[in-house]
Amino acid sequence: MPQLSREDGDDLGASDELIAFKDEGEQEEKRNVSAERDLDDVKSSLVNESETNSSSDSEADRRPEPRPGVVSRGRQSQLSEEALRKQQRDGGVLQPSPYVGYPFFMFPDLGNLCSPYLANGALTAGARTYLPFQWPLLDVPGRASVRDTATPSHLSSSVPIVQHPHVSHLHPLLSYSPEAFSPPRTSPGFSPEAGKRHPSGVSRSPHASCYPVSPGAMPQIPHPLGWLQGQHMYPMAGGFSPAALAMNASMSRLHSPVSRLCPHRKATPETKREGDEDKKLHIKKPLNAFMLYMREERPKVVAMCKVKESSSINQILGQRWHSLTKDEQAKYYELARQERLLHSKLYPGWSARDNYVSMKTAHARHHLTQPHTVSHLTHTHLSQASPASSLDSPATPTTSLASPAAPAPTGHTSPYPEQLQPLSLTTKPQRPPLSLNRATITTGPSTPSSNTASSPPQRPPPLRSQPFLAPPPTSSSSHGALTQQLRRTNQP
DNA sequence: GACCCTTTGAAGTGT
DNA sequence: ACACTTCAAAGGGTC
Repeated sequence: MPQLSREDGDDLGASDELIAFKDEGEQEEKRNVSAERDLDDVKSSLVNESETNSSSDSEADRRPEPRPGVVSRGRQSQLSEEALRKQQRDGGVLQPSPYVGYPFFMFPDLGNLCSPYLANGALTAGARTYLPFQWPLLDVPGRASVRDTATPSHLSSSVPIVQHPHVSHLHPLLSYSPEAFSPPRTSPGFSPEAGKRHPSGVSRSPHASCYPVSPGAMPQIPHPLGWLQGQHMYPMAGGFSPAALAMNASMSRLHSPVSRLCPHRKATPETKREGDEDKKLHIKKPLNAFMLYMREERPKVVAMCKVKESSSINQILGQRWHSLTKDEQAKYYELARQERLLHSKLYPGWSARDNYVSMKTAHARHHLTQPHTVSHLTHTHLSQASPASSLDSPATPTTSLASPAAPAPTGHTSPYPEQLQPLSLTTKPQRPPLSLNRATITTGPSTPSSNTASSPPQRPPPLRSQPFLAPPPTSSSSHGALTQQLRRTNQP
């Protein structure tokens, strides 16, 4: 990973920033100047953070290579412990943690990870509000209870349950929010109702993204607070010892061989059998900024529109997302960043690849049947997935080939408020050609995607499909819709 | 009951 | 480096 200093950190993703959103109007652009500066700072802080992360979190741990089971699990634990010790030596424990808003997941090392972000005052106006106001403090067993969160050093010895001033809308956004622990709900991963809708067995509840832990694989650890009992989470609340983190690392290793075999594939008898295991072990991706925004805004839009169909709601939400100011969006990018950070801490060995379905199974199958060509990818896959499961049918949907976007609804009374018309009912500028995507519209030196990943991006022009507009059969159709349709069309 | 649709963003894969 | 693909949430609709 390139070493980027704070000074040049703004180059990170800077290319994106050169693209202004012209539809916002000049006034708003002026208003956003300061916000952009904040975003710059956020991005720089992300650079620093990534740097710190890579150095302190033993990047090698996250590399997919040593995935195979027990042996690497032991190593993972060892490395995680070492990383933690190192950070504690380096004084990371004393750093203020931006995770004060996220109770029960106070990682000492996270403070170190994020400290530049807070220390330099580079938060956006929205993000700055993460600075704590007090909730009741939660004493952590084995740690001194300090009732004062006024100084950062206290953060290391207790778990302050600090609620964000935006608590009404922010904590529901985070997967680790107090709300996610509310008593009536059980952990989505092993709720009896889990998997009711989703093949992966993961509940679609609003809190579904609380990362589950298999109850079989992990003893249930009662939370110090009674209302948390019954929640099967990694035992972060019980103390953030290296051992605890290492166990998490081990846990995530445990997931590898099974969970990488597809939560979403179609249910064949074989996949069903394995699906039972997947239900317990599947670790979901952390939510991105837009997903967090959707989770927050969906109820409002639903209430306003009297429409529950998610595809329509999502269209509206997509529009609204683009109409947000950079400042407002920055809030969600920041949340998403923290989600990713937290996720990476909870599941050090997890990779988004673990949840991939069709590509890897297709590859595995291909190379099982034609073992003479083994790419590095399939090599990895084959070494990690059992042959039987690798032969599972691909999970990609087999669908009708022509299900283009729904026809434009004509002559019906719109259930949408005027300002919330879905795209088909409003005059939205036609999306740019397919080739004009995120990568190509950027100017200046391109940056690695991994670097730009968490930067609050400049809002690109809408790239996705024009809903309800019958897409032309060829090039001008949207990226997502087109590729998905092509994909489906190519399915057997 | 499983999957589709629809959105944006993150991250993985392939060339 | 870049293009492409998959998945994350949601819930009504479809088969």
